[in-house]
Amino acid sequence: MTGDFKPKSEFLRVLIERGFIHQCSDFAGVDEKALAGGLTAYIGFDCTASSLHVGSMLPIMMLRWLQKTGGKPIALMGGGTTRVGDPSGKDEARKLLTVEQIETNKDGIRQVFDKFLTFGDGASDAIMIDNAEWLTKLNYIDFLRDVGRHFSVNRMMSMDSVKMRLERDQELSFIEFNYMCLQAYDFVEINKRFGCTLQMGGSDQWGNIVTGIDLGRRMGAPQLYALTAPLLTTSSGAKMGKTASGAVWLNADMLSPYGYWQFWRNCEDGDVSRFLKLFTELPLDEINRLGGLDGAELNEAKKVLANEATALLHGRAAAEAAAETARKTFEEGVLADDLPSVALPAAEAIGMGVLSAFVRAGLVASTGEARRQIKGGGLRLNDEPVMDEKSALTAANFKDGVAKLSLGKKKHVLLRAE
RNA sequence: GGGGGAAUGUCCCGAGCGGCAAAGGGGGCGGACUGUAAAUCCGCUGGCUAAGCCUUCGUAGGUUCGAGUCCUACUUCCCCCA
Repeated sequence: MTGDFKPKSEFLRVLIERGFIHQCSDFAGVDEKALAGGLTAYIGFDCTASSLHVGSMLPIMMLRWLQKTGGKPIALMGGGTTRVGDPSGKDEARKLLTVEQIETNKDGIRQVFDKFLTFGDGASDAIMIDNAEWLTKLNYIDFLRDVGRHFSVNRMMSMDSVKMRLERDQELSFIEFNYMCLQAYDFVEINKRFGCTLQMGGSDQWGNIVTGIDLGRRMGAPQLYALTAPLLTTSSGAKMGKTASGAVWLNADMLSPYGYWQFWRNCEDGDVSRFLKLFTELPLDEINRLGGLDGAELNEAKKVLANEATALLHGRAAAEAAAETARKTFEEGVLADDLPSVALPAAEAIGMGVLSAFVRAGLVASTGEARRQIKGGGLRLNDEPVMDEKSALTAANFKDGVAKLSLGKKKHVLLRAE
């Protein structure tokens, strides 16, 4: 997509080299801005959950690179748009989030940004803003007069996202239709307030961003630019960010650093060097060396990936601890102390049926599932396969008050009797 | 306004002459093989105090020994005519 464009700015050079770019409305234009210094760019984030997940890492890294190369990143929280509720889920009309929930979510998300960006009042300090600030103050009539008249329904109908829905006879509510207008307006408003001229986002945002550029032109804003990142899939085509145990959250209270480390460690072979470029800051020649490893040696590259990615999010110490836990658990088969653990009173723990023990550990959802897993040989107690579903935990199972319960080869939980 | 369809296992898609815990797929989980990878093969994929019991097919009633299946009303969605 970048063609043979030769960027002069460090910002674009890094993004292109590392594979962050899917499409850009005007490479030369963005390059010039970045070179002149003081390039300000923003990316919009949903605040429907109290944490972002790995899917958001790509845009976050783009903002980080922007800051590192001298630009000013803006993280836009969709507090205003979230308030309308996204009706794209087709069955039950999704519950609207309350203002307080949105605020709580913003706080959770803010914690992640603090780790990747430097916030403050300086020229290249990052800022976080919420579109509720201007969207909620909009007056419908004024909005129609000043902004709405610039939108052509004909054009909106021809946009891929809309066309697809119509072709498939899928619901497309008026609200959703209006999202485009609000998002486009955001761009213009942010330009007015912060002199921001570039919006970045996932490739699915292309249409919205370009609509914003168009609106800016009609409303007399300076030239605006769009830059999108590729949609991330694993090399076998699956969507990224979902794994075994659900979404890969960025906040530590929703997914431990160890779990996060494991996510990267378990990536597919074909993804390693791509991920190293996108999610770590290792120099490219180092990445090329790692990516060139063959077969089993590639596991070393995966460890580097896991270490670096985890260090960026949770800090170097947490990353090393996770690596150490993994090493003990997988390479030595020794019991590592900081595997995820569940504590319960000794009186209750000893004599507890294996089935409920695994349920308590959170490894299986029900005793029924535990039974099935036992039949399939998937449950282990202190590394010994559980054969009898009627057996119970004994004092002997707790070495130093700790019993290790495992589901499959990768998921381990320590049961602590206290 | 009139006429005709549709809603199924709490991840999704989808079959289902009145005997149904309900076909098949995708996804997910587990096992084997490996390298904590991919591919491949195999098993599982409502709950429980488990040879039994309980809860599930849009909602509420009804017919029946027995209803996902038939009847009535309602809700939501789609299509055709006006």
